[in-house]
Amino acid sequence: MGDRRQRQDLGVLLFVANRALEQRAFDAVVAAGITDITLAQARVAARIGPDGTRVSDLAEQARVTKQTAAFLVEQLERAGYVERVPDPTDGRARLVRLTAHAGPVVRAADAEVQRVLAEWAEHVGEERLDQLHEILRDLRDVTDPWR
Amino acid sequence: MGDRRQRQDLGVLLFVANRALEQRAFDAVVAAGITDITLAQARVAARIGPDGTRVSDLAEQARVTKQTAAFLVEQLERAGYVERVPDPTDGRARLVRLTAHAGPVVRAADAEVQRVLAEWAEHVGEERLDQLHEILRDLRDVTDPWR
DNA sequence: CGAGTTAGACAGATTATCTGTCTAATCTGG
DNA sequence: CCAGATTAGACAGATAATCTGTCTAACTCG
Repeated sequence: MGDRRQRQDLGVLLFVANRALEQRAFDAVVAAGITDITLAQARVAARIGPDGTRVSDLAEQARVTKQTAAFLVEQLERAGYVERVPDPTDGRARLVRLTAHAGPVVRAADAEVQRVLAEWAEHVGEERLDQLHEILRDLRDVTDPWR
Repeated sequence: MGDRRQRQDLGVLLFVANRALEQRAFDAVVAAGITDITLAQARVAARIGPDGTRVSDLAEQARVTKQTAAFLVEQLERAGYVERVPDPTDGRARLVRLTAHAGPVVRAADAEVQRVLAEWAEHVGEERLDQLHEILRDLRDVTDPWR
């Protein structure tokens, strides 16, 4: 018994962990002197793939509407962090890509994520952090209908 | 090698899992006919304890400012889902409590969370779902400076 | 080719969120 | 027990994020 009740807070735990990581990464970007970007913009930018990603896909992955994603991409474009190029495989679509100007942002964020993960591993052990990763990866089949 | 790169997406995995659970719970509430509540409001409401919780604490737990939390609580109060009573132990504070009117919402959400967790257990196994819970709980020491 | 679908743009409205300031109540050290 | 520091929350104002709805151009498939 108690099992059910205990698990009720899994949502909170997921939220807290996610938010802590996100906040640390964002704070590191700000600490690196980049202040013309917001958290919501960063969330979307973080999902841009190496070869560019469509606005629709960004919207799906960030769980916002196309309109919202398009709005945020527009801000990022205006600030010079991304560019939109025609998708050669689909005349309707445009690929959003990171520009060279985004390099420092990406590096600052990635470095901080590494640091946070190191702290987490320090706290719960490498092995269990790996387990966490694996379980969540498996869970993705159920939690992420899209990809 | 590869280890680092692999783990980079832990943030995404946490996000996806959290969002899936949250969305399912919220959709269930809407499906139960409760449509005068928003996701942001529900997020705050979900953190109200059985004996009431202060706005400041709700703000901390939901990771928003006091002002934002107060605003959302105000909407909830207006819709009759919560009430604010003076905190007997602190003259400055007021406790936000769920009203009887919130009962159906809580039940609908809780029931759906149970269902989702059952699906997750189905997919990755009871044991691993327990592991996930434990690891995240341990991690909370590091990810949740407050509580 | 034609019906249905998809990508994204455009317009308009609402909601969520923040910074800043203020008052009242509480806590703390002398 | 008082003065300064802190905390809870209210109030005001501004901005950012997000949604629903509609439209056009481009793709897909039978």
